[in-house]
Amino acid sequence: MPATIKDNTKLFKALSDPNRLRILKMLQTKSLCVCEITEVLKLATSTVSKHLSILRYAGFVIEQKEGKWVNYLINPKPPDQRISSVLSTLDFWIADDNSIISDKQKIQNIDRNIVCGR
Amino acid sequence: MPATIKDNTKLFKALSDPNRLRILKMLQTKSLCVCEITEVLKLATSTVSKHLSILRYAGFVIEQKEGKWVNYLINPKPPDQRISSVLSTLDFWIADDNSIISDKQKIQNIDRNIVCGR
DNA sequence: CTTATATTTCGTTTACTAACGAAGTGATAT
DNA sequence: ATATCACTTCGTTAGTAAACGAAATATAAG
Repeated sequence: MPATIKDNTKLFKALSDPNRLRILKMLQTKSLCVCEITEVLKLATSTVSKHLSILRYAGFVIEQKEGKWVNYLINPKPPDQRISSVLSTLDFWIADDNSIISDKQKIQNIDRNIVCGR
Repeated sequence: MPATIKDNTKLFKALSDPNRLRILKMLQTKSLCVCEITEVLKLATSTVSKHLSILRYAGFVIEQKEGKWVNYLINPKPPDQRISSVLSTLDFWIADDNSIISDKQKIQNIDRNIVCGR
């Protein structure tokens, strides 16, 4: 099966949004559910869900259902060598800008039972 | 100087357009002027010029004036390690899809003195 | 110096993407 | 069963990006 134009751009499109980069860097620290990410990014739940579906479709993350929660995590078996390469050297590709540093601090003290459900 | 959000996305945004990927892969073979690229991509000259300015701003290419022509080439001294990494393994990051294979054939037989000026 | 050629910049239209809230789905808790 | 919580999907709006042609700039040629 030959490569397509879409294959070539999909990877980069997924990485072209600052909120998606923030999500990837957060998931590097630990897996998170949608409402935890929503709390940190201060976006609508539906927006975060959409970002996650784009990251998932591109192959960067996978989802794991856990009761009423859906946990997202860095894909341990990426479908593409380029994705593996980016994920294994994420700090090289995505620098720790101010928002990312701030995000990392926030997810330390987050408890989904408190943050979610309000 | 700390990294900014824009720094993080600029690289990937530049690589998010199929025509810009085609340009990079063409320049990998040889340096080209705007009207040669225009001929291959079948776009308006102004559109190609814009794509090249985006690639230049991101650090992927540089320009060299040669009389009435402006030659574009892969940046031999990229300002960013990530750019260097992408450029040195361009075939890993950008697969040879049908359009790219076709482009490479076309630029073999192109003569700017014939193609430009009509 | 005027004309022609190569390219860039500008203004506009069109297409895409991100954001939101509302409605729908599925699981848990009462 | 019904209500609640987490999430997704849908429809809409707003902002962004790509495309074009026309006008401006710069260099080469006559």
